[in-house]
Amino acid sequence: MRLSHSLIPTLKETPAEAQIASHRLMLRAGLVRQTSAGIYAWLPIGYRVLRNIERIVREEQDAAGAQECLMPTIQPAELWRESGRYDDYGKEMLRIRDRHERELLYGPTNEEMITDLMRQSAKSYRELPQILYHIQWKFRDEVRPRFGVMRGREFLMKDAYSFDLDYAGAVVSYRKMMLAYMRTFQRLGLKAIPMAAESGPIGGNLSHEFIILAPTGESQVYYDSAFEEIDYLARGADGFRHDDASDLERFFTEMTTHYAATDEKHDKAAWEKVAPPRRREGRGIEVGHIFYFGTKYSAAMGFGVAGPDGKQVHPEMGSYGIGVSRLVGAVIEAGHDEAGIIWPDAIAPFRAAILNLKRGDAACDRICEALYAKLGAAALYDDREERAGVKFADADLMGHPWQIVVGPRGAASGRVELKRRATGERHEIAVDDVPARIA
RNA sequence: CGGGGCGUGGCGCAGCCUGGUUAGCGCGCGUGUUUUGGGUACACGAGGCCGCCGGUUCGAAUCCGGCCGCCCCGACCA
Repeated sequence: MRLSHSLIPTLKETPAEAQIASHRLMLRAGLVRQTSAGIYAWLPIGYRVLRNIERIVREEQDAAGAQECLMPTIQPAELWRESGRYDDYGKEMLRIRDRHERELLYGPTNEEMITDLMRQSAKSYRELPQILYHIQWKFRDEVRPRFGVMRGREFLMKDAYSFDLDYAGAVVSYRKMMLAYMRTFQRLGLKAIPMAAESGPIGGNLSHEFIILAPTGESQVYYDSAFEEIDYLARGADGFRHDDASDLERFFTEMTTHYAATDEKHDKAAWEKVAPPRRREGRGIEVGHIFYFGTKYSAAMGFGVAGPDGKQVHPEMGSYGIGVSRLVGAVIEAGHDEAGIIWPDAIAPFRAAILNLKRGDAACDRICEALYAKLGAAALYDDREERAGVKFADADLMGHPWQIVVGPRGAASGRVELKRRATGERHEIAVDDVPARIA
């Protein structure tokens, strides 16, 4: 994209309503704009980040064997009456009526709907297990939305639902999702820790929250430093496979033997048993939550399949959520400095910004255009008629992993400066070497 | 849902208490000159239903009432 003709409204000053770093930076870098309390429009570069996160989430769900589908945002009230949640859910559920006075709602989650869809077609245990997911907008009418997209009313969520014949199967599905989640967060450059959690309004008795560490997190967390060393992606033959029950068990054990808890589940006695040098305390942001809840919905909604003995069984279910839009804020909370955002390479809106320090200078223009043609969609070309300082400041603010600085000083001899945003390191290199260096 | 606060050009704010000229400042925006590797300087200029409705008054951004919107603290959530 050419910055001169893009809707990337960067701000020099911070809007008054933004209190925490991610919210301030998302507004200042032109990622989002608020349209109502807790509801945001995603502007071009913000939407690129959102899609990049979505892509990684999708890849890991697919790798775990989950099937992507897409359910509607608007749901009929009847389904929720079947589970009993239409009345239980309270004011957080946005209820609407259509022209025929039919009661509808904007879905805050999809257990009822997916159960309905499964019961319409799955009739035999032979069709299980299955995991389905979608990535879709949700609405929860929070009493007090805040912190920008971290706690919005409308938010993008990946929600998955598992169906198994029995408890043992459900546990395997649960572990699969836990593995997929840890891999997902690691790819996003986040250190996430699974912590035992209350199962909340969805019900059930096996539940973990995934917390990432950030000083501005909403809850106090306690954990064993062992979590700082675990690497789920790069461990070669010792790695975990989604389709191997013993791998999953080994993984689950590794995840759950070390101490980790949010303040509401904090167990002082267990904490005292952790060796003092290994104790870590901090603030955390919840970016995912997984639940096993057994037959709560399958029983309430009359979903049965024929078991091996021909008798009807209610499938054992679980649900698994990742706050995709919240992750944008969470990633910024975890990666920024005084000057702005520092995107992990995997989700940056652009791999590099090309800064033309002197538009109109023949050598600068020529080099920039050539680089832009070569890098294409990976690059944001700052072709504005602005002072160098403005371009440096905006590039730092937007947080592109690389900045390709093209100024008259080096351009004459075919050299540009390459700056790495995360470290601040700069090197002068030949123009031709740029694509390889930032690849 | 309890408590607190704020709505004045795109952004950040002053003015309001003590009603009275063309509603002001910084940034941003446009034009020109200048500067040219970290948010340059100067000049000129554009841009405002002072959140909305009603009331008081000769006169309301300012006082009163109602409504709407937004933010913060707490209780709750991906």
